[in-house]
Amino acid sequence: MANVKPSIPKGTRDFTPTEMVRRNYILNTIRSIFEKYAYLPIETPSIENLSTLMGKYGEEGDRLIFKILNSGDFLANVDLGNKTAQQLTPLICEKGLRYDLTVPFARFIVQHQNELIFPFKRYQMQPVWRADRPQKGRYREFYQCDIDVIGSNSMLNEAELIKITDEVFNAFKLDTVIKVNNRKILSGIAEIISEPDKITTICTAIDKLDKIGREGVLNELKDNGLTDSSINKLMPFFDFSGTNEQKLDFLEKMFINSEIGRKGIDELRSMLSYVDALTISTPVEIEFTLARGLNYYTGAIFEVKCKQVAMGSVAGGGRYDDLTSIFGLKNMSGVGISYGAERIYDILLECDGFPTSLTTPIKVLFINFGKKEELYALQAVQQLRNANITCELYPDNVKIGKQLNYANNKAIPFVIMAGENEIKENCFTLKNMQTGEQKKVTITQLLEYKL
RNA sequence: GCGAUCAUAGCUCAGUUGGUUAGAGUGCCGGAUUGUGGUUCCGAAGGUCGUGGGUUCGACUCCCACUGGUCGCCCCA
Repeated sequence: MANVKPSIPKGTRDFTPTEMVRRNYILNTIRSIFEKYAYLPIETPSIENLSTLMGKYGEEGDRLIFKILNSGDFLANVDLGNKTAQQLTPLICEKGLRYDLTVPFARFIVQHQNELIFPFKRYQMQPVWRADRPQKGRYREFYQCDIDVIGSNSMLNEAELIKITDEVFNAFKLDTVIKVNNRKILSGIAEIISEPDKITTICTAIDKLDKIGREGVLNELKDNGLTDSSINKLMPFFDFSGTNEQKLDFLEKMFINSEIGRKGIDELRSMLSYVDALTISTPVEIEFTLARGLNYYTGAIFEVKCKQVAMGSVAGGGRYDDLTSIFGLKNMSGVGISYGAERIYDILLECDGFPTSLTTPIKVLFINFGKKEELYALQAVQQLRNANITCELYPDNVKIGKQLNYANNKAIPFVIMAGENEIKENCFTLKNMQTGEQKKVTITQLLEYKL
């Protein structure tokens, strides 16, 4: 067989044991917080019907969904004609890899509505796939940690998600800021500058404010057909700064003629009053220019940025009033937030934030001295394992130096040697690999020893 | 989908205006040291210089194409 050069697809990664220990630490930390707040786990398949996924993430999103070629003779009954790739895709692919966890969740809700208890609080930590061009902090396969409450309109849910976010990033000792806004405020802005139809354009443009600057945003708005007078009316929103309270007061004056805008203010006020009651240490800042690209958001929107490291957001979410209606279930408002496990990993790595205790879980290595000694060692191995001490016996009778080196490389703190002498005396030689100190102990002493 | 940049030993990287047999560090293997490692010393193995073409007496080096990595744009965790 020809030699195959080992490689994995662009934007995907292998994880070594060291990396997995750290990833599990992140996922376990997040999971335990989710569970403390009474969220329950679900899982959904990696692949969904393409009809479930398409059209939910905007045009760009559709392009970034990995599509799966139909099995068998996928060209049977397909008239190739002069079709473009886009026209051909739905004819030869009916499944795709999930793009996020929120849309499959909406599908799940509708499909299982009779078995679930509402309001339904769920968490879900699974990989998602995007056919994006990989770059810093961006992969084609990555884990999202989603948490959502569906079937409740209360702002208590928004506040709870903010509290959970606070707790999650405190657990990782990361210095973050939670940016909040409300889609209704953005609708209000679009309304009072008399461009209510251009809401999406306005959102995506002003979302880039801190990236391309004010000039860039203005140019983009102009390119997308906004009139100069509309853009002029938009200017005050960019300029205003102050406390959350000052921002809300400012908006209140601006929104005298916008009912939807005033609704947005009410929601934000209500949400923030709950937040105040929850004692949150992370700063929560209103930012009118926060928009977020996903077009299913209708109310609150959140985004979490890490102040220590320049990278995209580490979490994002919002309220969606109508996501389940495309699957046939109306009046089912939900709100959720998604934490990016990979980005948290990259940030912790960059700022040396992993706990030092995250080393190998292996406590003891038994040195292999030969056939007879193996059997002697194995009995002790069993007893240590029964006492819940992680240990292993080196499988081959090779030179001691090599076996000790193996312990060093795996950062195993203790080594046990049991050869002819020890068998005679019915004991074990326990060696501390850090200090080099070693002493003879009985099996009872071994089990009592703090390993 | 668009752009920039890079590709030499398992890993990190040198390699002169284009010139004989492509180097170092580290790791791996063996030995000094057959029941004692992380230090030291000695030795050995390891390369189609990303792939394919072109220029040249001669290419790791120059040119073109492709592939892959990284980083930006779009979009996003």
